[in-house]
Amino acid sequence: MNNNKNTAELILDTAQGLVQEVGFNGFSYAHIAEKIGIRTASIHYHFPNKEDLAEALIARYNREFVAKIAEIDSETTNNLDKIRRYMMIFSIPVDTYCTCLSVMLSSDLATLTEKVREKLAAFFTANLTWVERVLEQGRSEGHLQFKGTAQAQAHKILTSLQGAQLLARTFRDANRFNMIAEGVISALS
Amino acid sequence: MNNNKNTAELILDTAQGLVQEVGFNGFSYAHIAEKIGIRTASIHYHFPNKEDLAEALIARYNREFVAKIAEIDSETTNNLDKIRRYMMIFSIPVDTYCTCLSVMLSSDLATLTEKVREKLAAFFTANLTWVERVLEQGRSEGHLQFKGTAQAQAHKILTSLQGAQLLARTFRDANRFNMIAEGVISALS
DNA sequence: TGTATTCTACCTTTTAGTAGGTAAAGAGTC
DNA sequence: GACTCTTTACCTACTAAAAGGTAGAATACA
Repeated sequence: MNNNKNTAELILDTAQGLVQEVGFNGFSYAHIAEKIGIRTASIHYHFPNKEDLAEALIARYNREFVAKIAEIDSETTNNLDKIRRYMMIFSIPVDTYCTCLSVMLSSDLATLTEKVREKLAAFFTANLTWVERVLEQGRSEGHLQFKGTAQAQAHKILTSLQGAQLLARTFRDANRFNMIAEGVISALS
Repeated sequence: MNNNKNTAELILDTAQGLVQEVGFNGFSYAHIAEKIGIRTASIHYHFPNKEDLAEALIARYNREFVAKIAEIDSETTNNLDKIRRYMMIFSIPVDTYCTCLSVMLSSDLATLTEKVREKLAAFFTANLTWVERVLEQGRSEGHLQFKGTAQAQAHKILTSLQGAQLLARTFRDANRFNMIAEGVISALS
């Protein structure tokens, strides 16, 4: 029960890195096993099949996201700063020319189960509701401005960040991401 | 030489559909072969290996894109209409909850060759330069407005359309895409 | 006749997974 | 404290199927 958690987490860490690099269909249990120096059978012990692994990955990702936005909320009240810090979450994978887990799973969606699709949709909903709330609050307090509904604006922000990751990776140029992120900020202020 | 072209095109059509649905690592030659009623060896005759297929796909995609924007340019001079028609290209795969070839290949980039990456980057550059030019022209003529450089704005438009496809597919809801597309248009006018 | 295209029949490697064994750690009993 | 008994976590060894590809024969076309 105690060492269990360590190996399982190690498997998830490695798997997440692989998904973000090569996609869910671009690696096998053998790749994970080799990276962490165990046998594939040991991975099957923790995650009987690859779908279990996908579910565990998105569940953990969701938990971590909720913790991160809670941290942002607790550390700043400035809504523009909140958006800035939110966008920084998306900039982390860009440095290694990867994309975040959710973008990769979205691409591979057709080969995953309905349960994974639902959890992924729930993750995006959590993103959108939070951004929407921050935008609405920022506008009502007068230091954020944008046209249209907060909902449409939140959708635009989330999707440009997702696309920005893909573009930066294709051009192998993190500046492409930064240009878009700065564009989002300057449009709001 | 004459029927060759037909089979090769049929293979490309089928492969493109599969890439857009399940990604480049989500299907095999056997899937293509079964769909069009030939043997896998016949596919190897036209495209010796899967990388050749990837290159042919992106090359054809690029050619078709160039033709499409030439058509748009020839049929309208209104720059907002041009953007509207450009965005319609992206909305086509959304109806079947797919994403365009370039988004899928971007995701699978790490498992593809450098040549494919370069061709994909060239495709995005063609997109960006065209959108940028339309935006610049529209602003100077006074019927388009946006903050910052046309370059940054073009990046934002392209990436939100890419992300919008992923989001619409995950939610299985084409309206998510439409909401974003309308947001782009209303922000410009 | 010759060339282009497609086929059958292989092959090797990888993938995803199962069966069953083992060493170590804990819990309960005497 | 030594004795089982069970659980946990990992292993070896195996399997069936699929992926990616080759060699060479058969067929169609010009």
